[in-house]
Amino acid sequence: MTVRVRIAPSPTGLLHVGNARAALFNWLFARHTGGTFILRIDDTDLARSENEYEEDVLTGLGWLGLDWDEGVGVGGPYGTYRQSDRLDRYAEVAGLLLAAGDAYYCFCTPSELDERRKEAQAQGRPPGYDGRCRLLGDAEAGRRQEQGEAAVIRLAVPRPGVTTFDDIVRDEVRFDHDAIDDFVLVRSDGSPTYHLASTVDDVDYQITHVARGEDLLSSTPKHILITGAMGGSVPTYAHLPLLFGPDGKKLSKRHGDVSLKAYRDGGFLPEAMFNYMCLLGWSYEAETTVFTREQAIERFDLSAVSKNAAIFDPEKLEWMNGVYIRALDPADFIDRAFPLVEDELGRELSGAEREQVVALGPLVQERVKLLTEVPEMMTFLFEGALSYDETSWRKVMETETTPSALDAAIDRLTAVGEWVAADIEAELRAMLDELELNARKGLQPIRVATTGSTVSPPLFETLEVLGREVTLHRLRAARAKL
RNA sequence: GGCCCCGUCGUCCAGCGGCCUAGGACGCCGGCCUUUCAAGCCGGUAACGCGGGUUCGAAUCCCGUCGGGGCUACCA
Repeated sequence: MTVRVRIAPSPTGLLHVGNARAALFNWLFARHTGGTFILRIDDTDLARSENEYEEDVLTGLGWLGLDWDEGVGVGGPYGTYRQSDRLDRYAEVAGLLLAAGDAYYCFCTPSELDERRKEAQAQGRPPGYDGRCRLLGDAEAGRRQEQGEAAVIRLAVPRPGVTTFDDIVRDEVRFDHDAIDDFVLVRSDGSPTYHLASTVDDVDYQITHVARGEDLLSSTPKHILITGAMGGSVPTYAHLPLLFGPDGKKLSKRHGDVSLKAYRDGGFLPEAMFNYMCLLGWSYEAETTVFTREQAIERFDLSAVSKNAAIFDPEKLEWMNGVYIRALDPADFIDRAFPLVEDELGRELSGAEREQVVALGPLVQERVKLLTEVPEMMTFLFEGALSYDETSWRKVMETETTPSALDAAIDRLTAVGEWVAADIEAELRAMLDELELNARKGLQPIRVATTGSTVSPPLFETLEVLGREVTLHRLRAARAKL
C-alpha cells in the first residue's frame, strides 16, 4: 500500500503556522515513505473563503519548499481538489446514507435546539442533540421534507457502541457512542458540514494516513463512523500536538505572528523556518538541533512525534535564522540584501553603491539574525548628511580626549597612502600610541563620526568601504559639531 | 459539567526499568577573544507536578490526585 497523505486548509485566512507545521509533517512523512502528498482546499464555507487566502497557502507552501504531488494547482486523477466543486458528491453520499438508514432528516429548528441545550445543561444532562427526529418514521420525514420544511441531515450514531482506533501518536483511543450525539452532516441550506465533506474526500481520494492537529481528535470517531457507513476503508490517524503562543495560550492572532506570511515578510529564511518547525514535536536526534531537509526526510517518523503541545518560541527561531544566514553563500546573501537596502533608501543603488554593499556584505552577514536588519546596518553608507544616534553621541563624543583623537585621525587618514583597511588600521594604531589612548577611547569617536552609532561593522573595513573622501568629510563634520 | 488528550530545566526536545550524581538546543548569567556589536570558544544556572503502589531497582510500569489543553455548533 502506498502512502497517500493530504493537508486540507480552509482559505478563510492567512496560512497559520500550526497548519504549516501540519503540512510539514505530512510532507516529511510522504517523502520519507515515497508516498503522495496532496493539497486539497476545504472551501465549503463559501462566505468566508477568499481567493487571496488560497494563494497565500500556495505561496507559503512553496516558500517552505513543500511541493505537492496532487491537488490544487498541479491537478491529479481526482478532479480539482477543491471542495466547492464537489458539492454534488457530498449530497450523493448523504442520499446514500439516508437510504441505508444511517442518516435521517431532522426538523428541529436552531432556536428549539438552543433552548433544549440550555435546559439540559441547567439540569446537568449532556447538552448534545437528543435524537428525537430519529424516531420519525420514513413516511412522516419524507412528507415534511417534501412540504419544504427546513431540515438538516444527521448521522444515526449506532448506540450502544464504541469506536476505537490506533492513533500513531496517541496509541489506542476509544470513544463511547453515548458521548457522541447525532451530528449534522448536511445543513438545512444543503451544504455539507466539515465532517461530511472532509471524510468523503478522504475516502474518495484514497487517503491512507490522516495527520492533523489534536483539536480534531475528538471528531475522529465521527469521521470513522461516516467512513464505515460509506463502506470506505478507515485511514490511519495521527493527531499532532497543538502549538501554543509564548504565553502558553493557544497560538492566536493576539500573538501577532501566527501567519506564515508574517515570517516570510519578517526576514526569516525558509530553511530556518523549516528546521525550526521540525523541532516542534519531533527531534532529529538527541544532540542535533540543526539539520538539512534531506536529513529530516531520511529520519522522519510519525510514531516518534511527541504527544505534548508545544510553545512556539520566536527567540529560538531567530537564533536559528542567524545560523542559516551565516551559512548562506556571501553572494546569495548580498543578492537578498540589495532589494532590502534599496527599499529602505527608496531608490535604486548606483553601480558604485552596489560595490559598497558587496564589500560590506560579509561583515553584515555575520551580524544579523533577520534579513530585515540588513538595511539599518548598511544605509549609513549612503546618507548625505549623517544622522547620529543620540545615546552614542553622548556616550563617546563628549569625552575630553575626543577632539584630539578626531584631529589626529583626520591628519593621519589624509596622509594614508593606499586606502585599504590594513593601512588605515596601521595609521590609526600609530595614532593611539602617539596620543596614549586605548582603542575604546581613540576609535569609538571615529566610529560614531563615520557611522553615526557606537554599533557598526568592524571599523577599518568600514572606513575602507566608505572611501577616503566621505570618511574625512564625516570626521570633519563631527569635529565641527563638538 | 461530560468525554478525550497531555504532564522532564523558563521554552523545545532526548530518555522507552539499571548506562541518569537526568543529556542536547534556545534563553539567561559569568569568562575568554576583541575597536563597538555580533559570531566563536569555555564554564555556569535550571526540570522528572504530587501521593501511593509494582520491583532488588522507576523519570521510565500501574492507580489516584492535582494541573494544563482539546472537543462538546446547522465553525473548521
